[in-house]
Amino acid sequence: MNQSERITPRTLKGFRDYPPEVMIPRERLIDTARRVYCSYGFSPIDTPALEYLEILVGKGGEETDKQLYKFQDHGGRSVGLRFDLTVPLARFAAQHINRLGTPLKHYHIATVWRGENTQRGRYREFMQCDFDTIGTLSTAADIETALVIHDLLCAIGFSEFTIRINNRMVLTGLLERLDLADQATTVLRALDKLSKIGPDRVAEEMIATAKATEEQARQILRLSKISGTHDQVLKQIEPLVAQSATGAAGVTKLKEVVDGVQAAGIPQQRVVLDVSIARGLDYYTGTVFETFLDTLPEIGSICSGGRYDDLAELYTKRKLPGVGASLGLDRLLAAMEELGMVEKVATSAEVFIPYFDPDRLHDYLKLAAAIRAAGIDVELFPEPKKLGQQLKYADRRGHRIALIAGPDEFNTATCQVKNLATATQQDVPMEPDAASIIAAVKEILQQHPK
RNA sequence: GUGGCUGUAGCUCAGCCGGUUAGAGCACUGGAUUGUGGUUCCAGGGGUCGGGGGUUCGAGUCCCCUCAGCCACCCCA
Repeated sequence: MNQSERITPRTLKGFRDYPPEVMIPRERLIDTARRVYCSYGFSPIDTPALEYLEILVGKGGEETDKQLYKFQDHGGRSVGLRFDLTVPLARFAAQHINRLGTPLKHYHIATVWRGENTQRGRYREFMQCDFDTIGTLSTAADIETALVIHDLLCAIGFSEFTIRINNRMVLTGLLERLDLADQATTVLRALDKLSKIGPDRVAEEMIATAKATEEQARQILRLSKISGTHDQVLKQIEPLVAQSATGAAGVTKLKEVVDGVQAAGIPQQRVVLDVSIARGLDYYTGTVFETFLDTLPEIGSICSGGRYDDLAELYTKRKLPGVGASLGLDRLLAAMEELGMVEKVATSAEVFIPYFDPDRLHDYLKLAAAIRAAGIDVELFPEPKKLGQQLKYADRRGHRIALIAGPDEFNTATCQVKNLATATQQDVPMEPDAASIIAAVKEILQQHPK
C-alpha cells in the first residue's frame, strides 16, 4: 500500500486504548465492586449507551447539557450518549417500576461519555460503577450507601480515605433563612469550591454570581468554620438553620446517617461531616457524599453520590425517591497507578507450560487441559523455542508457575513444577489425570497467594 | 469551551547560534549458554523528530495551522 493512503492509527482526545496491563487491574476492580454490591443485595442492570436526547437533557444542570454528546441518528431522531448512569437509571425505574416493585436495589457498571476538556484522571469516555436504592425515603438506605462506599474502598485495598457527608437540606434551610433560596444552585456551586479556593474567594463569587450581599455570604461561610466530632458539628449547625423546617430536618437526617454509620462499626475518622460539600449536579436533594483518598486528595472525589428524591418525577407521576453513589473507576485507577498500587502483569494465568520437546505437543495440550479442568488458568507457549527464552517470556508476563517437561521427564513420567518467584522446583509424577501436578500447583498458589 | 506549557525510538530523555548519515539509557530480538527466567557481556532491529503548510541554499531546531497530553479556569468520577 502507498504510504500516503495509509491511515494514521490514533484515538480521539479523551478516549483511550486499554492494553492488558491496564485491563487486568481494571477488571479486578470491577470484580471487587460487583462482589461488594452483591454483598448488600444489589443486583445488576444495564441500559443503552444511546438515549433519546429528551431523556438526558436538563437533568444535571446547564453545564452537563453542554458536555452531552448529541447528534441525529439515521432515522433523524435526536439522541445522546449517556452522561452518567443516574439519569438512565431514573428512566429505567420509571419505565419498569410496576413490574419490579420497590425498593429497587440495582448496580450498574458501564461506560459514560462527557465532551469536556481532559486532564489527569479525567477522560471523555470513562467507566462508572453505580449502585442505587430506588423507592424508599428511609434513611437506612442513605446509611447503607455510605457503608457500601466504605466496604468497597476497603475491599480494593485502601485504608486511608475519607467519606465526606452533608445534607443539601441543611444548606437549603440556611439559604431559605437568608432569603437566597432562588439562588441555591449558584451559591452551592461557589460553596463547593471552599476547600480549593478558600472562604474569601468563595464569598467574592457568591456576591458576584449569586447576587448575595456581603452579610449573606458571611452567614453562609460561618458553616465553613464548623469542625470537630460529629456531635460537635451538629451542635454548631443547629442554630444556623433553626428557623427553617427544611434545615432542621436536614440536621436530623444528617445525625441519623452518621449515627447509623457509626453503629455499623465504621471508624470515626473515615467519615467526616462537611457542610461545605454540595455536589455540582442539580438533582441531589438530601444526603450527599464525596470520597477522597487521604494520600492523593488532589485527584478529586473518586466516589460520589447522594439522594435524589425528585429525579424520576420527570418520567412518571409516581414518587420514586432514590439514593446511591458512583465509583469513578478510571479516576480511581489513575490514582492507584500514581500510588504504585497497580501491579504490572500482562497475564492472569498462573501456570505456564513451555513448548519444550517439539514432538510432544499433544502431551502438552493434554496436560494443559487437565489443569484447566481443575480450575487453574494455564498458558501453553505456541512454539518450541529455546527453554530459556520461553522462561524469560513467562517471567516477563507474570506467570507464577512453569511446568517443565522435556525428553528426560517424559522418559521417567515426571514433570518439573517450578515456582518462578522463588526459583525453586520439584519433580512430580506425571499421571494421565495430572493429579499430582495439580496438587503441587495448588500448594504453591496457596503458600504464596497474590 | 477559554488560557498556558509540552510533543524526538515501545518508555525516559539529549540534540548548542538552523548545517551534511538524528543519539543515549532502559525495553525489544538474537548470540555467548544445542535443558532452565529476573545478573553479565556481545551483536542487531526499530525514528519520514505528532501531522500539515510556510520561511530558508538548508528545518528536529524559526513561523502558522492542526492533532494529542499535561496544568489552571470551568465542571466533575
